Amino acid sequence: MKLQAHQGPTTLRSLSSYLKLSPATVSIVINDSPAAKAIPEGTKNRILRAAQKLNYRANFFARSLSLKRGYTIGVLVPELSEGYASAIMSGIEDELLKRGYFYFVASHRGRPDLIEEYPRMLIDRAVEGIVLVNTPLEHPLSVPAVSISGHRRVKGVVNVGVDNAKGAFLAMEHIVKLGHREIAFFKGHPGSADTVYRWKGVRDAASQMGIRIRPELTLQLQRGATHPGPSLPEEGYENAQQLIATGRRFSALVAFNDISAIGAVRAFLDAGLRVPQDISVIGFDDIHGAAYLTPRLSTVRQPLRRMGEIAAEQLLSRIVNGGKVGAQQISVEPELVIRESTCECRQDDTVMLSVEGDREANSFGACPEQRRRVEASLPKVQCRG
Amino acid sequence: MKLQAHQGPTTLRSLSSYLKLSPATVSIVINDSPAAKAIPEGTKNRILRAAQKLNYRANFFARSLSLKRGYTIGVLVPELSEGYASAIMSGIEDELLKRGYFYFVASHRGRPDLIEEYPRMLIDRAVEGIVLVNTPLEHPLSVPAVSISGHRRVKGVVNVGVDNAKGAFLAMEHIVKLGHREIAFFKGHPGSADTVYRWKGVRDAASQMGIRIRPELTLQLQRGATHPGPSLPEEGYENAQQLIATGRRFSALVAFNDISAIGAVRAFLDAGLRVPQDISVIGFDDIHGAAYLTPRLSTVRQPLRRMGEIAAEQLLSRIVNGGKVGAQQISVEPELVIRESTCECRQDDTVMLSVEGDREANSFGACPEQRRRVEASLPKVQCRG
DNA sequence: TCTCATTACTGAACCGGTTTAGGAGAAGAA
DNA sequence: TTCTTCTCCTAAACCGGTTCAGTAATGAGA
Repeated sequence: MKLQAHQGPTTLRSLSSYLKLSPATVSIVINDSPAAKAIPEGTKNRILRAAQKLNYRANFFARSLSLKRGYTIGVLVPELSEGYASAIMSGIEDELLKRGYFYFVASHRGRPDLIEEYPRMLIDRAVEGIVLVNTPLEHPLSVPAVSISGHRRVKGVVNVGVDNAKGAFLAMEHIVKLGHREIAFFKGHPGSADTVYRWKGVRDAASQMGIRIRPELTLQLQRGATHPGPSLPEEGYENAQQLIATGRRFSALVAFNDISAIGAVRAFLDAGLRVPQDISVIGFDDIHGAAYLTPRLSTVRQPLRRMGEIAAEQLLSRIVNGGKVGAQQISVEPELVIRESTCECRQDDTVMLSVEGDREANSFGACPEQRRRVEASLPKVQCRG
Repeated sequence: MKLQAHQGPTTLRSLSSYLKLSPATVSIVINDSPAAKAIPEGTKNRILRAAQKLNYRANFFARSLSLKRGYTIGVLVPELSEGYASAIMSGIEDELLKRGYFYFVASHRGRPDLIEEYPRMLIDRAVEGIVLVNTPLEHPLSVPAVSISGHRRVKGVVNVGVDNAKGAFLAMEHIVKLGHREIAFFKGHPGSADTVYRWKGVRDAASQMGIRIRPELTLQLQRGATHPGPSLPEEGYENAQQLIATGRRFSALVAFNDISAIGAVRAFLDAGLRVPQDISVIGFDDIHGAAYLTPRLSTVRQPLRRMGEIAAEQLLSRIVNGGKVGAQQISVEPELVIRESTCECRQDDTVMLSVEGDREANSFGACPEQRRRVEASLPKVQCRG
């Protein structure tokens, strides 16, 4: 009688009644479950063809309810519109989709209430795990979690981060090899793990290379107390102005990140100083756009995409292994990217910053000849356009 | 006997047996469904307290299966790691989370097979609607869809996009008001709707303002055939070199987008030309980072975040209204953003491009005095730092 | 005392899959 | 012929909610 009611999408039941088979059989064949060994090829094909013909698609909720799995994870980021989180997400996505997972994104914008609430909402949505990007975690979660550039070490949570010590070393080594001795520094925002480890790396490298770190030339970025929030170049701009105001000589700036480096470059230019001829500036991160600046920014690249991939891999393996943790911390290698904002220091050139420079001679090293000259003077370090 | 077995999370059944009530009653109270009017306050409180105490959380899949709704939508973007899509997503997210929705993201990287496959996968995941960002749609979908900067108009799909004609007009008006007459143009990639409408806007504005568009000074960005793919500044760089190679005079460039504008600025600088003093350059989009360049890029801002919000609003309203379409096209207002890459043209200054400029005099308008001078010379147009 | 309405709740179907234990029928063995 | 063994398939429980029709108990009204 009701063999084919008017119903909408094909269900397992409608498909099986069309085939004059039980739902069990059809389900078994369609999922190619172990029991399918007992079904002859002919029947299998008949089922598969009918499924195709009636465009049968298993209801996701019913399936997930039964399997108690939704193949979904949550990604919590501070801010989506910046390049940082989206580069990481891009890596996460690659790894996830490859394995049949999807992901929810939520951005908390540094708001503590949302940092508290979103993980709960995600878990209510039955995510099987959570990736925390640059986000502090207060309580342990009831699902596996992996953090990227985690602000604190939480028991049972794997942290994926760049090897900050190594990155800081690379930056310092580059600057020092170029002959710089009087170096200014931007430390990161207080309360972030990156700040601590990166700064330690700078100090270690400095002492190893015989460089003195002057407190007057060391400024801290101040945005936000426990959490960075969106970093802005303005911070770097103001800090650089402060640096200039000290009247102290320096020929290079090692900035905590690219954003502050960009602001600093701008401040130097506005003050009539040339970058890199008067002051070399090196950033950290290699954000999208660092290569388009004038001068193109020398920096230490964080392999953000790769970090996302690793985080996703880790999370998935913890999901299938029932949450067992391997390493607690996974470091990825930073990469020195030499562009145009750094060049060799002629020691005697180290500018006295209180002097108003000759503005007419302001030039950015953008002209090919100048660049060639700079490059030729650097025997070891490769200068890429 | 089995009042409280060892089970894991609290289910509706375990909660109701603990309360010695039926699951129906508990469900009614917890969801505050209409039938809850008939339940006395005392019982309600007892239920709510017990739910709290036992930390009851409704199983998402069971609930969705029953309601036939998952409060989830899908977002399809070409590329996540760029700033474009993530700015839009940020707006989408705002609107969605506010209304209790979450979203899946998938990026197809311009691959036709993925453009075909991902919508299906999303629909299999029971999304209630799809937002297509800058993505061509071949077949109509079985769920409501909204496109942003849609490449073609698909029946039943609302398209949200910037008013390209207006944006082009703003750019042209700005350039022409500054006195420029010999203007070069970058047209967008072929096959994109933005290209067509934006170019039409430029032509209309030009004819309205009595500006002649010279074919020799009009170049098309070439990446990808039917789809842009990730745009790169290299395209703009090469096009600008070509422009220079023509030997034709021009004092301004109106670029299709910021990325190509950035490349062009770089090419001009590398060729010993000053921006904006020798050539004014205006972009389109106002991508993240356009404000950090030297010179900071003048451009026409697309309110990407707002576009995301609107798309989400539209989609949700179509979901609740059962897919009825209101307007077929929604345009948002572009905004002229004047920074430093454009300045007034002194007609007689229009450079002869084949001449190798005086490189020592290369200067970028970065010095405050120069900027002041430029600003002072512009009576109508406000120059922002 | 009987009817009727109201109050406070419940039984059971339903959403649409998965899975396990088992059964009908045919073939082979005794 | 009867028992056993396969082969092929199914009944029914289950996942964990939502919801509708209905019912027992109480009180009011006639």
